[in-house]
Parts: sequence; C-alpha cells; structure tokens
Amino acid sequence: MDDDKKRKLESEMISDSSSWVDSSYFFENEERQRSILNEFGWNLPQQQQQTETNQETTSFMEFDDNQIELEQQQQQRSDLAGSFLLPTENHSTSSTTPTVIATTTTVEKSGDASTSNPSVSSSSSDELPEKSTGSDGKPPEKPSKGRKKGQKRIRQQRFAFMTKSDVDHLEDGYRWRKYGQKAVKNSPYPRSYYRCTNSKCTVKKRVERSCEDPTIVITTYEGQHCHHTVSFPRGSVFSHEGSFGGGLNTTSQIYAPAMQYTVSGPLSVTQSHQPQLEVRPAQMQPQQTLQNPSDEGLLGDIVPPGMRNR
DNA sequence: CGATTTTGACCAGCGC
DNA sequence: GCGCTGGTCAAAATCG
Repeated sequence: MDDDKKRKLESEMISDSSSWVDSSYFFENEERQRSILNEFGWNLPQQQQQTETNQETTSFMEFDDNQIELEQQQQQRSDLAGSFLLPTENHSTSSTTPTVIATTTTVEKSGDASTSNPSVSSSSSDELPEKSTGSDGKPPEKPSKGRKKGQKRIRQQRFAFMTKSDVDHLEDGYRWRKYGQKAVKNSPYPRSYYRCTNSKCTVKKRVERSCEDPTIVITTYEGQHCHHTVSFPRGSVFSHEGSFGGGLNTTSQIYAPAMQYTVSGPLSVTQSHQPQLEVRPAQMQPQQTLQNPSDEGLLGDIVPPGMRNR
C-alpha cells in the first residue's frame, strides 16, 4: 500500500472512533495487558479488587494523528499501524481478556516541528501559558482564550480504551480534573475532557460513550505521565517498576469503583474499514503471553520500540 | 476555603 | 469565506 492510502486510512481512524478499530486482538489475560500498558506508562488496577459487577470489557487502542509531513514520521507511523491492526481470529473464546484494538503513535509539530520535544514540551501548544492577550489586535473585551494563533495543537501519543461498563471513568491510578465537556456529533452522549491534576503533567484524557453501544465507554489518553500515581484511599497499592514506576490506585471521586477488566468477546465496533495496512500477527501468540514475558518482550510483539517509555 | 465540576464562549482546523 | 466541529479556557457554582 502506498503512503497516501496509509495516510487516508489513518486519518479515518482518528476522525471517527467507530472506525479506529479495524480488527482487534485479545490478550490472553489481563496481566499481560496491564504489563503492556505499564510500558506505556499507564496502569490498570489489579483485578482482584472487583467483586460482583457486570462483565466489563476493556479494549485498548493507540492511534496516530495526522501529522505526517516528515518522512521519518511516516515511516514510523506505517510501522505502528501495521503493528496493531491484527487478525481477529481468536475472538470468540476468551471471557477474561482485555482487547487491544489498535494503536499507533502520534508525533506532531507545533508551528515548527523542530521545536517539538517529543514528550513533555510538546505537550501543548494548547497549554502554553501564554494567554496571548489580544494576540492579533483582537478586541480586548475578551482575553483571547486558548492557544496562540498559528500554533498548531500538539497531540501526543494516545491510547484509547473501550470499556464495557456502566461507569465512565476507568480507574487508572491518576487523579484527573475535568476541564470541559462537549456534545459529540452523531452521539447523544457528551464527551468529557480531563487533565491530570499534577501540575507538571500534561496528560489528558477524554471519556465518551459509544453511540453504537452505550454500554461501551471510550476513554482516550493523550500523553504520558511524568510522575507516579497516587495512592488508593482504600489502601490498595499497585506498583509497577518499569514505566514510571507508579503504583496504581485512585483517589478522586471522579473515579468509579475499581473496574474489572474482563472481556466477553470482541467489541462490535470493528466493522467498516478493513485495514489494508501491513499486518504483523507475528509474535502475538496468546499462549506465549502467559509466559512471563520479559520487559523487552512485552511490547516487542505489538509495540514498536519507538513508542515505549524509556 | 481549596479543589473540583459545570458551562458558555472562544479558537483552530477542516470540509464545502 | 463560511459554517461546523472538536478542543480548551475560565468564571461561576458546587463539593468536601
């Protein structure tokens, strides 16, 4: 497939959440998913916590944005996309596995790509402190909100979890502050925007319900935390060396009770847009995943090295 | 009283 | 250029 097609496909993937997912992959167990998420700096709660809730399904995506001007980026992206659009053969079975739907990575430039410091500084043109007071001779009656004119929004690496659940907030061990809510086109459900409460952390997340299946909550994370998680009030502490080492827990009331990541089957979100990207089912043998994969191996089978935490 | 949520407005990007 | 949409800001309201 040529680059143009790839670009088009990727842009479709991010413009419509329902089409992000072209095929899905089931981890053999939750442990593996957690391990992988930890490599990204994201944690999931331990499963033992949950007791008697409805079945909840968690899927996982990471995707790229449409900053594709640099050859290098294109290369990386096609790699990534190919890595995560996987065959879906073993869907039907597992009843305890989270799902990886798809992932890619995002590199964007802000006005000038050269300034984009991948993880932290790039975090936001949209969060740059400059309140651009009257940037362009704008009427001062309202101090111009938001970003500086001409400055492109920078999106970082993003992950999307699709969780079948009654509650909206996936407990990920971090504290979030809601900073916005918007109605979403073609969906009766609003999308909420959260930002990590750590002032030095620029991670954001969006939470919305699938319009196709209201029981599915789509949580999209953007960026990576630069700090540890906070402690669970209930005393459960999940720790993970690696990534950022944080324990996993929650504090804010915005969180629902601990979630259980059990999967009943493939989500029905994967329908249109069959991927034509190169598919690399490669090492995705479920059986292997049970075998205490090494750190390298964890993401090795689905996550290209460039995407990992360091 | 500080932290968080709500909510309307602003801004940028994109398609037509 | 215009309108639509997503994303963000920030003041006000609410919560603990």
